[in-house]
Amino acid sequence: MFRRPPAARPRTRAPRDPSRTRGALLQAAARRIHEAGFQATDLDAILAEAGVTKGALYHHFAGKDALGYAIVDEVLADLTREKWLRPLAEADDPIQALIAIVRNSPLDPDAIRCGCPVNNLAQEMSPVNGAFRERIARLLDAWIRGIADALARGRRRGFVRSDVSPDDAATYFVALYEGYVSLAKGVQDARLLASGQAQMVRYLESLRPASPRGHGRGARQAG
Amino acid sequence: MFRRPPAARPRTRAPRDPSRTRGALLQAAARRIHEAGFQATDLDAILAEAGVTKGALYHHFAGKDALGYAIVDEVLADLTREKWLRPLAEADDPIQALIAIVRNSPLDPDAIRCGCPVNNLAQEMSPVNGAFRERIARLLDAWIRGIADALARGRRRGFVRSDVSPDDAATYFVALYEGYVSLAKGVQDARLLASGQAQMVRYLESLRPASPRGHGRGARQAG
DNA sequence: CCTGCGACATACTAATCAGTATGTTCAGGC
DNA sequence: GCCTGAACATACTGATTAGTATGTCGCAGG
Repeated sequence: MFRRPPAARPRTRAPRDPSRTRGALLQAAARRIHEAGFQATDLDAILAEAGVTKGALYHHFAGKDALGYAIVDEVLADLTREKWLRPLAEADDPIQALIAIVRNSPLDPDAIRCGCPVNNLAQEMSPVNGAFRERIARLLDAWIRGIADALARGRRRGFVRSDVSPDDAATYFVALYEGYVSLAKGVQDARLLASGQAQMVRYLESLRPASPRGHGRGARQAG
Repeated sequence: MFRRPPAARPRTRAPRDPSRTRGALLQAAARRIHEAGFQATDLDAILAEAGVTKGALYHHFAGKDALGYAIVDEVLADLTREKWLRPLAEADDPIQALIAIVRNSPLDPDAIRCGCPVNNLAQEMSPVNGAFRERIARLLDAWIRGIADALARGRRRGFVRSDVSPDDAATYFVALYEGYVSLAKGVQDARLLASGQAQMVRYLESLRPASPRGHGRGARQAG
């Protein structure tokens, strides 16, 4: 036997970084849960993908449920903020911003297969777990409210018809979006979601004032 | 020890009726799965609710998966037929029929909590099980096609605007419906679904010809 | 340089649950 | 009346998997 060097483990085994470990755990868990669902995802798969062991998981989280709660509160909340709330908050014209988001939504097979992570978790966990239900409800509410607020601001600025209810329109749009994503996942057909995007754009454009006639940017027909 | 009478078991233990047993199994399983999901439902709960034992289940079905397939092909297909396809096939005016279905959809807490059984199973099982995926896709396709066919017939008879695409409108409507049901389940609020029903009715009415002006039944404003 | 605690790793436990093996009952054909 | 197979019932097995117990490592403070 050779005398093994003091650091026998893989070279420079990455200096301790608790917050990085915690983040890797959250990201890995979110990925697997997005693909297979919360209950069907076993901890070992998460640990393998995160590259840590069970000790690390139970050091950072009280259990599988707590990990799930953190995913809702942190990962999914961040995704929602980055994809929806921030672009809407920064845009002048909410309709234009929403259309851009819809058009940029992915249509690749993985996206079709996995659907919307928020909706997935909501459908699976809301009926059976009160803690999940509350957190998911908060998240969905923030999502809808963010759109509603943007529509209300846009209405004041003349980008949105004055007879649309921001709350109703925001809820309607989110329902339509989630519905198309769910349907495309159910029938496993990207074309359905592609046509759905076109329909969503049509709906959004129907919220515009009839004919502002020279409101600066000419609403040119998108190809 | 007393000599026990020949029939010691509960009185008249119901004569053997295989198809009834099979049906009880299917109904019990469908109920539990609707409430808790397929993977989270354990066989013992199904057996308890059906009032039979594991031997009966494995006599009628090859396993848990086969039971799930049968639920899609039989229970959910029947539900879809009875709630959507038959009323649509029997109605002259598809829009009126769809509005009636929407208005009659339940709003009680259980319905809000559990959502749509078809969509639930689709979201849970489509990404992880090919056999489920195919069956669910067939079911969703039949549902959408049934609405599309009814809209096409209604268009020929003047009940539907001639510039609407039956396929697109049917898909749009189903997405909207599933989306509202999912959202209401996610935020656990019946009011959201109630307002959603009103919005769905609005959409359906927007499919009517501009002003048929005396088409027999006057389209009176619903209260 | 030692020490104590945070940050992990490893090995084990315990419970759940789908599936199976085997036994029992019933109903109809002969 | 018996006999065979369908229609169940019961008890068990095996595998998966969340959670735990315990050990080790490394950095910070004294």
